Amino acid sequence: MKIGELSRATGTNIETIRYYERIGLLPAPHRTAANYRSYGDPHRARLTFVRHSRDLGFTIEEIRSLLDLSDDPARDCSEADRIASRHLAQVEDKIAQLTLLRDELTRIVGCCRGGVAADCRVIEALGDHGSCAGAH
Amino acid sequence: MKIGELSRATGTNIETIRYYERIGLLPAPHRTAANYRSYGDPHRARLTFVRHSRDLGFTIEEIRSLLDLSDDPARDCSEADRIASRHLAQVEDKIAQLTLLRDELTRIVGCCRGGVAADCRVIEALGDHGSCAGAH
DNA sequence: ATGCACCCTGTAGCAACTACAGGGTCAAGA
DNA sequence: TCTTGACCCTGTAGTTGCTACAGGGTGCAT
Ligand SMILES: [Zn+2]
Ligand SMILES: [Zn+2]
Ligand SMILES: [Zn+2]
Ligand SMILES: [Zn+2]
Repeated sequence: MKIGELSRATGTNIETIRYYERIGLLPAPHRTAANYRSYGDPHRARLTFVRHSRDLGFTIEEIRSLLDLSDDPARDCSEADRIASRHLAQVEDKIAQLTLLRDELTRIVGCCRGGVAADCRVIEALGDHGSCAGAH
Repeated sequence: MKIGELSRATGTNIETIRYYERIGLLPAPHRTAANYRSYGDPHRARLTFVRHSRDLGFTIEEIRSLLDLSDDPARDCSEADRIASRHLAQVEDKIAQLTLLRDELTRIVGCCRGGVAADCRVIEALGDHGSCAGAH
């Protein structure tokens, strides 16, 4: 399959596929006589894995480790579990942090009663963390 | 005040202050005879505004608009409200999206029973969105 | 005079792509 | 046969918001 087909099959931008090859996340495929990349099913499966992991928020380096692991089926899988658990913890941290942010923003946005910039409570609140309710 | 003092006063990296000047977010300050930057209180207030807004997640371009607005005290403040409301909506979207992610990751992480990579449910789940419970 | 803390400019690096510029290849239609 | 258009190639530069040098100058104390 040519790169355009792989792109459509996996919902991945062509430039992104070439980028993944360049950084060594995907193996270089065979080339046709015209120097076109030619992919098979294992390539498609690997790219699907990468895209799904990216959609779940894993970094490229985490995905690299996960792929190394799945390339070596006899290895103990605890590292995969560790990577995923750590990522889950990071997502939870991020949610907590954004929730604080949301509360503070809700408070700030609610302060505006209209009028000129000189009297705007929103602009005032942005210049003064002292008026914030919580840490963020 | 020299750049080091401004840095300490606002909790901003020196390189970041110079970066803000370079991109036109902070005005170029006066220079001493030795070509050192020399800041006054208005600079400090402006940088405080910028840092607080960044801490609240506003982009540089949003902050630029907000500063433009506060530089022109007679203008109607509805744009500030619009920018802040839109940002709040984005934060809420992000929270919703991360919550879906968290649920999916919790499910995936819980699948691992230990063993070898070939049998790992975590690795399997990462390669197959079909096994996901929701959209993400 | 020499050490040290501080300041300057300019450039390059990070993550994870994305967007060209400038070219080659190939099948179908006029 | 010629040409149009869709596809492919490489290589480089842009995005966001910083951060980290390299290589130099300044100012004060010992
Ligand atoms: Zn207002
Ligand atoms: Zn605050
Ligand atoms: Zn496992
Ligand atoms: Zn999924």
